[in-house]
Amino acid sequence: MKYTEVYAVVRRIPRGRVATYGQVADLAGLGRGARQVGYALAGLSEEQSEQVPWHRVLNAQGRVSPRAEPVTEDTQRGLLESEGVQFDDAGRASLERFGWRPRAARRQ
DNA sequence: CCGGTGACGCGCG
DNA sequence: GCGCGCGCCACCG
Repeated sequence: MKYTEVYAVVRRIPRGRVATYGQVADLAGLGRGARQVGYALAGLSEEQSEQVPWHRVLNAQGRVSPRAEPVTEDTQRGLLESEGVQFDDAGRASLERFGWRPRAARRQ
């Protein structure tokens, strides 16, 4: 696969926490390649999905990013809620409360 | 090569 | 706090 680094970063996101596309891009060394992160996750096969917690990645506003197929958005939100992440009336999760804050020094 | 297209982000008003 | 416009960047026809 092509985006190994991206998947490696996403695998580090703990259950019940979320990261943003920009954050993942940065940690994966893609700089301002936030869009590439979305592209990488969109290309995950079903098998890979079981090993990469793609649902823990939200946009900078703490919202599930809109897709071509809206049903997958519900799936993502459902998975997050099942692990404790809460969404407000506007469909936003507080990055303040649920955002993943890895420590650079200890790499997590 | 060129232009269109995203699971994006940020600065402005 | 919100929408909008624009910048970004890999992909694809």
